[in-house]
Amino acid sequence: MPELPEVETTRRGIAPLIVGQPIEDFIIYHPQLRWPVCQSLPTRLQNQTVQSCKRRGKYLLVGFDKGYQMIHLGMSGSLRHVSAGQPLEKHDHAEWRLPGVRIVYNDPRRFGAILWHDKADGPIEQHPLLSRLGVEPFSDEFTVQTLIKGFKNRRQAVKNTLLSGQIVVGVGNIYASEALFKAGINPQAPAGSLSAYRLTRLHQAIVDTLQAALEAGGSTIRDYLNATGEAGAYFELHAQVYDREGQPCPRCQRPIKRIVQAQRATYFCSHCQRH
DNA sequence: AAATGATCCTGAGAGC
DNA sequence: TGCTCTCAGGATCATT
Repeated sequence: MPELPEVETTRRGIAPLIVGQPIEDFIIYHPQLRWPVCQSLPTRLQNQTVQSCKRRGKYLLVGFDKGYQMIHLGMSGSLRHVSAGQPLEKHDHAEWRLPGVRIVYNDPRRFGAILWHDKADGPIEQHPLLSRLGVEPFSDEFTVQTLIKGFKNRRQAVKNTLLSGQIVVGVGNIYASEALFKAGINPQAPAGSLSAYRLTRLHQAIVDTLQAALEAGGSTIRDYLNATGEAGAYFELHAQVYDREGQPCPRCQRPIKRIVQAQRATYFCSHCQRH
């Protein structure tokens, strides 16, 4: 499941291959993703030079003169760099061809998306899918104050607030459990109930957790491939609580609990993580 | 307004 | 072995 570190790893993998190069062909094999891939995109992109390859939250933003391709990997999406003549695989839905380079979008569960944002419709930051996102966790904008202000008066469970991406982006289901464990905070605690001290710990835990995953090359559960088609490092092997129901807490040895919050599995230690 | 629930989809794993 | 069933998960949209 691509979370922010996986998306960033993908971005770093493909950016050097595509920036400054013209799109010779953009081919849609199967437009049925979360939203249908716009059928006029191949024509629109042909001979357009890739100006940039950025990321906002979990969206990859491939910049052109006239707009951006917005790519989301959903739950099971990946981009891989394939060589000429290499056959397609199951669930390959689209392909970019640049001089000497083929990038293929694969997504078994098709929760991902490939969209077009035209510059004529305004700055990319104001796109409806991006405009309400929280701050980037690796930017200077993300401080303890971000959490203090963002969580204020929220009665929602802190795990759900983190997952919403409205305060800080990039904390998906796996890393939410991990960061809260690291910070010693019960995932069910109302976001607005946490002291400044505890939010200081949470801020540090989020940065540390995402940074560690990024350095590991992006975590994965089972079906993530990085930009070169290599399997990512298996971060969950290093997970302290995620997917470890019943196993001993690394800190106190009591069994880790699994609960469901907003229809998502949460793993935590009820002894080490307090309200 | 804020919070929760349904929903898209496929593959893996469990259970029979 | 093979069938059926459940579950996982990001993020939007609908509903309470």
